[in-house]
Amino acid sequence: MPPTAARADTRHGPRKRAGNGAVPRSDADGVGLDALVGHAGYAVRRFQIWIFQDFIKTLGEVDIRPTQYSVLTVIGANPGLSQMAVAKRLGIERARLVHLLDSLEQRKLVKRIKSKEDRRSHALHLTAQGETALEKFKRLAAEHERHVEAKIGKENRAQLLRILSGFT
Amino acid sequence: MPPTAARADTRHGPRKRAGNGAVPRSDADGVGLDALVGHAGYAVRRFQIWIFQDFIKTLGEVDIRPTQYSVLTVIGANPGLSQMAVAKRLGIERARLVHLLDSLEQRKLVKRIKSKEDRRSHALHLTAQGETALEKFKRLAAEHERHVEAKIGKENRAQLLRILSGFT
DNA sequence: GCCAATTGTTGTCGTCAACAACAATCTTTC
DNA sequence: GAAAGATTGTTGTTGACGACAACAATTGGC
Repeated sequence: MPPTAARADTRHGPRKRAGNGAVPRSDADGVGLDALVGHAGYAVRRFQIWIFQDFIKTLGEVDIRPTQYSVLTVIGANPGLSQMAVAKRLGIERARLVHLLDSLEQRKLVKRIKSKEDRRSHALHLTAQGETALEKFKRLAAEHERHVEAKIGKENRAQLLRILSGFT
Repeated sequence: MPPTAARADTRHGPRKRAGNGAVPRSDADGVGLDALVGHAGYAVRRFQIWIFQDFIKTLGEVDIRPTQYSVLTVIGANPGLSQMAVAKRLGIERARLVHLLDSLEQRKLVKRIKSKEDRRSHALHLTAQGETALEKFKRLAAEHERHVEAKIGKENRAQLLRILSGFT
């Protein structure tokens, strides 16, 4: 968020401090965030909203959302996985994956093949159409990643990936 | 990601590569993430899920969720703000803030006071009960923040806040 | 004074996490 | 080998959340 000229805000009452003598942090609108500054979760939430919106917009022409993209890449890199394995790997519930796969299967990008070894489970594969489509998705995702670099800087993006590598 | 011994996974079909000749990255389950590794959005999403779950658990005894906490701290640091100002500052919709405030007002933590200057808007204040409650919430939130430090390291957390400071 | 904009509110829609229940199917155990 | 328990995919519900659209009351520009 670039700094902007201060405008009149809609505050009604007088500015008052909570109790300690610290100077309140304020943004361009004059609204202080107080304890929120210094909370990793708040910064991460705001960043995640921005990054997802850019991803959705950048891959808007092919109508692929972040979760769909993650499912496709995992299946593409590991053909034959069961739904349970994909769900566990991506940290999504198997109940949620059912709907995701329903959608992707309708679009002829993925197919569920009944497993011979375990007749409860399905082996997941990309269709031929899904393979070529995924190549395009990856190009668009790379473009999105360049937007991230442009936003926070190449060095910072690399550091971010390093810091959070334990969560992937 | 440290290399780990591969275990038997639930894959049904044979491992196959997409198209390029790269070696697939794999986790402890032997399930490769392929293109997902190197995507900032994926790492951030996983981290955000972890951090929110820890926040919710750490503040579970007082039943305060991250968004509620952010609303309370902003009002506490800027008494008299209108709903519009709070919503804009936190990046939430004013329609969503209505329900959040309904809940917080029922719990006697916040009060809406009809403004004299602009009779469309409400001046938001913490109740006396809300002030003391927020102090406790802040202590618990600080405890949560120590969990984050323990998870990713003190240095990394500081770098993260620096990198993402533009989004708060 | 009139028209446009703003504020709070209500409502709908879609995404997503968290559960719970269920049938079909494996696996363990006796 | 049969009974008991666990797993897989599926369906459904609940609640938090973002995005939109409409509305009445009120304000401000002109």
